[in-house]
Amino acid sequence: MLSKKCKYAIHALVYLAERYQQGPVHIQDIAEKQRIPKKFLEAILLEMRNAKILHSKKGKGGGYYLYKKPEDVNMIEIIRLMDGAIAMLPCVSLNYYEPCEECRDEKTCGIRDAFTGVRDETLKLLSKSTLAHMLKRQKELNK
Amino acid sequence: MLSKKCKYAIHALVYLAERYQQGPVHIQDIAEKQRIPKKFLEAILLEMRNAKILHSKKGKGGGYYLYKKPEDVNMIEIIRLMDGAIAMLPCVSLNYYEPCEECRDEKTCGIRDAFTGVRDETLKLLSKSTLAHMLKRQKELNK
DNA sequence: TTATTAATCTACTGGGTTTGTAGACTTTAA
DNA sequence: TTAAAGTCTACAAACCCAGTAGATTAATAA
Repeated sequence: MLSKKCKYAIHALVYLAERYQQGPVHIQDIAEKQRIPKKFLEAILLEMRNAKILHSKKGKGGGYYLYKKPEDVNMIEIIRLMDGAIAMLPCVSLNYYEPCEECRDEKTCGIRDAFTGVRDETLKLLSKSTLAHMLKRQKELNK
Repeated sequence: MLSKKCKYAIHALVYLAERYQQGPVHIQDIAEKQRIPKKFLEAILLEMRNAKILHSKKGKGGGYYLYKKPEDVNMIEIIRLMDGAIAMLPCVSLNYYEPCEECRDEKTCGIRDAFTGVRDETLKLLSKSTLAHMLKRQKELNK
């Protein structure tokens, strides 16, 4: 399951994607419209800013806005940033690999294969899921 | 990520699958060989017994053994039992559905689709992953 | 019948993570 | 120069995971 933090991040991003190239959006605005606790959202946006997904502008008339294009932001990078590994087992993770404590010997472990397959499929599907796709889908459903 | 509980469960099951139809196996034996805290393992095995995956025999010469055939126990049922939902979002879960707090309106949410796809693929792959497969794979790797 | 073995059950606990809050500080535009 | 808005550090409540303790029940062997 994705954490609340990650879900908040996705909702905030879709909201910002809707307003792409329309200038900075206040944290307060995002927080109210998406019903996210403002202070918590601050930390989330800051993290995405540090990851160069968002930019911010300080002072009056400031706020956050998408740095990358909506078609260049996919779910994989958001999930990795917010929650960490995509894989269901650490010993099968590409970006957050750790040897399995439980396994006596990774090389002869019969369990890993299945989860490698799941990881690959998830990676394939979610790296194709961009903010642009989600926005498009949202508009379709609102017709 | 799967919980330790779930990983322990899978390892214990593979261990029991190796000893299928060879009589009851002591908790103590499983705990030592798979390096799982005994008391914790007790709770795990009990849960799987209640779910009719295992049977147990009390008293001297007792222990746990597979009730289902190794080819009839797949990863999906184990994960659901130990960790709950397979899906990454509650609003997309088949067995543990809950409406998304974050979403204003589920019907017009552009986010869900992507995660429905991931859920379906995961379900497809992991319901084909049985203890029998894992055991076979383990034997291959040990050659 | 009794002793022993091993599973069953209830309750509890420590620690870490997640979620969220408070408040001082900095930057910018008008 | 003042008000608006992001930045940063610190803290705290709530929850859950992982693991422990100990009494109880059931089965077997002697």
